[in-house]
Amino acid sequence: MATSSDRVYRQIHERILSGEYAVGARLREGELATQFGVSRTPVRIALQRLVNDRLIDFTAHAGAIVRGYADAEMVEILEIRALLEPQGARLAALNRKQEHLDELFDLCARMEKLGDRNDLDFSKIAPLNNRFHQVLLDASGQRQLLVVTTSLIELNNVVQSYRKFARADVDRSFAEHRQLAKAVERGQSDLAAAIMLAHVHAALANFKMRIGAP
Amino acid sequence: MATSSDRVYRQIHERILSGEYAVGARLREGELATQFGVSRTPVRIALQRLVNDRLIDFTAHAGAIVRGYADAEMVEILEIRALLEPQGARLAALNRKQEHLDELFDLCARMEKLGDRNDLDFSKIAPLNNRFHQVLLDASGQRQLLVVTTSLIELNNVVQSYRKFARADVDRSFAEHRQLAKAVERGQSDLAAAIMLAHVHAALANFKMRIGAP
DNA sequence: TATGGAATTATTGCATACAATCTGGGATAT
DNA sequence: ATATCCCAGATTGTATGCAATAATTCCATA
Repeated sequence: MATSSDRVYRQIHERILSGEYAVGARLREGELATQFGVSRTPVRIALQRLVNDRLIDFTAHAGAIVRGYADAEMVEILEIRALLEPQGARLAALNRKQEHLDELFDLCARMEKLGDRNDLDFSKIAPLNNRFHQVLLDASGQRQLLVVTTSLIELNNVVQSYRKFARADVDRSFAEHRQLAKAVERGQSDLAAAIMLAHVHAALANFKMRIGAP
Repeated sequence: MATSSDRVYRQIHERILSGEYAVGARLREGELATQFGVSRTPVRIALQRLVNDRLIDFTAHAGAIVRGYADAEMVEILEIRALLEPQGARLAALNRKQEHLDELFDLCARMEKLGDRNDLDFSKIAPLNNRFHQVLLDASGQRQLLVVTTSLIELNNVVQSYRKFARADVDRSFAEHRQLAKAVERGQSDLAAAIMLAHVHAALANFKMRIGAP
């Protein structure tokens, strides 16, 4: 699609994920329309789509604001991922094609390269991490699983604090990614599922520790 | 909200779930606008929301058609429910409030009453069944789990054939509902999770048998 | 000074008009 | 006869104007 509303949607979407539009920020139709050089009509369509991505809150006559997620909600989302993604990894090991493996290993290499730097740039790492998980779900051949889980993965990007990991955690996470890719390559479905479960639970434990949860 | 787009959305939504707008049916903005006595503008907003419910397919310049789900996709959806709903039942047993119990038992009674008739009216049973599962998820206190899973439950209603069960299956299903409600009432979280797992897997096996899957 | 309310302003909701695009049929050339 | 191109109708995409609603400010009053 090359429609205006689609361009506007993607732009706003990206700006929310990048943090340019911060949580709580008001998104006025008129402002956005002027900014993107279109009328309010395509902006309205774009905003409606963002509601369904659960990236903005929209109430009639009151407008749209960038939606935030409380720590507890982020925990819930990670717990759901802990239920879904191991199954995705298991099926990926059984159904993956060569193109999936190529992209998975490529993503591993790129993330590791970014991880070698002294200052970790999470704004660059996060999209690669997301993509890794999405490719794995795509490789599972389960389209519904891909759709449902992808939206959850994106939401984890909204909370900026989630991106901040200690060096050791990043190294461990990248190592798990590579183990996952290898298990999937070799068709070791149980192993892949187990690694993914540990991987998500590690992120969960990490997040809980950061927010000082019980 | 009392906006026109909201009314239109709910009406179309209901008509799709009820089967009045069949799978594959083209939804023209102009037709709908005339039919509901509004302009195309609120209709477009409503259609956009239905896209995000994954109830219609929408491609630019080509319009909207009621989306169908292939048997394999429906299996995928049930498999996802088999991952999520047991966890919902487990937490419901721990977090449920009295109002949840009241509604669960009420729904059981109403379903059983409908089940006593000689001719099973699935158009009446299905909404109660859906509601039962939703209340259980609501009782879990996990808002994200509720949102994610509810959309999946609704999709199972799109396929009409899914509604057709044999008498024995209906009786078994209702019995499981009541066992679930009791387990939740007593706070037996493991039991509730186990019953739910069996419940969804029974629906899954049933569906696979109907479509003649391996 | 604090408070309540009314008017004003800003913003969203809807309708209409027009532009862009797709679809289908028929004419024409091979 | 068949394939291709083009045009007309239909449908969606966008812009704009106006109505409806919510937020804000300012003034009157306690």
